[in-house]
Amino acid sequence: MTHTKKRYQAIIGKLKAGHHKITPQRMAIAEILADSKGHPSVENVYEQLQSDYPNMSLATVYRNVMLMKSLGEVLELGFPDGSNRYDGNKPYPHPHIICVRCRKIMEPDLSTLEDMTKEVIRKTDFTVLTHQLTVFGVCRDCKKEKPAGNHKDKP
Amino acid sequence: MTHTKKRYQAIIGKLKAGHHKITPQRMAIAEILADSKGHPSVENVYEQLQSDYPNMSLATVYRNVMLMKSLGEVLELGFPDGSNRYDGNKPYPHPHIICVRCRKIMEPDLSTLEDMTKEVIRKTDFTVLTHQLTVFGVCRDCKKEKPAGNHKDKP
DNA sequence: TTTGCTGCAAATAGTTTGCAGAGAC
DNA sequence: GTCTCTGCAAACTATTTGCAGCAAA
Repeated sequence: MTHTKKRYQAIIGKLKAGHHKITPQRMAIAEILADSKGHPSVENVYEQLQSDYPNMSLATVYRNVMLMKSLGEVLELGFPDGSNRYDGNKPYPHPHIICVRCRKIMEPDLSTLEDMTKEVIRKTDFTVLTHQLTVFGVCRDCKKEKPAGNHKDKP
Repeated sequence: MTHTKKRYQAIIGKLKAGHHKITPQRMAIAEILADSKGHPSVENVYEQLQSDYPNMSLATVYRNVMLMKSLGEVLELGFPDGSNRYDGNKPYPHPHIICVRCRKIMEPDLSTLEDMTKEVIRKTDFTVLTHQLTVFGVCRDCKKEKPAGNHKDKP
C-alpha cells in the first residue's frame, strides 16, 4: 500500500473512531488531503473537487478540513504570507523551504532541528509542544535561470 | 540613546531617505512600532493611538505599517494562528517562542539556527533569503500553576 | 428512525482601495 | 504651489454560521 493510501485510511479511521459519518464528500476531501501534493489551500481542494462533485459547497470543504485538522490528521501550514495551506500527507510539524521565484516547496529532514529544540528548552525553560519553520530562498533551478543580484532598478 | 529611540530614528530616517513625508500620524505609528513591546497587531497599534489621535484612520495604520515593512524597518510576524503582528524593534528574522497558555512571547538567541541554515543549504541547494521560526509550548510560570497532563476530558 | 451532515445564503473579520480635501515640503 | 497623505466609506477576500432538508448509521 502506498503512503498516500495509508494516509487516506488513517484519516477515515480517525473519523470513524470519533463517530463521524463517512460521507462521499468526506471521502473525496480525505483523498485529496491524503495526497496533498502541492500543499493545497481550502479553495484549491474545492477546485479539485468541482469536476467530480459540482454541488460540493466551499463551506463543506472548510468544515471538513478543520475537522480533520482537529483530529490531528491534517497539518495547517500558516505561511507567513498569510495563505493557509494544508498537508494530510505528513500531518506532523516539519520544515518547509519555499522558493520565492517558482513557489516550489521542499521538505528536507533536518537533523539540526532536534539540537535547536534542545537549545530552546535550555534557554527558555518551555515545554515544547509544536513548532513551525519556514525558510524562504531561491532554489537551484531558479538560480540557474537568472543568477541572483542581476535585477536592478534604474540607478 | 535607548535602543527603542534608535529604532524610531532609523524608521524616520528611512522614510526621509525614500522621500516620504513625515506626518504626525507616521511619527506616532513609528514610535509605537519602534518599541513593539507585546508585538502589536495593526488593530492594536490603532487602539494605542486612539487617545492621542482620535481621528486616526485604521486604513492609515495599515498603509504605514505596510510602508515601513516594505522599507525593511518593520518585521511582519505571520503567526501560524493567522494573526499578523509586527515588530519594529527587532526588524530582522528571529525565533519566537510562544506560551499557548498565557500567550507570552520569548525571543532567545539560538546559536543552532546557523547550523540549521547550513543544513538547509546543504540539503536543498537553496540560496536562503529569510526564515520564520515559531515554537509553541508552555512557559515555566504556566507549568507551575497547573502541571501539564492534569487536564482531561471524562473518559 | 435518529442524528449529524450538506448546500445555500447571509454574516463576519481582516485588509485594501477610490476619492476629495488637507497638509508637508 | 505641488504632490503626497489622510479620513471616510465602500469594496474585497477569506472564513464562519444559521437553517431546512437530506442521508449515513
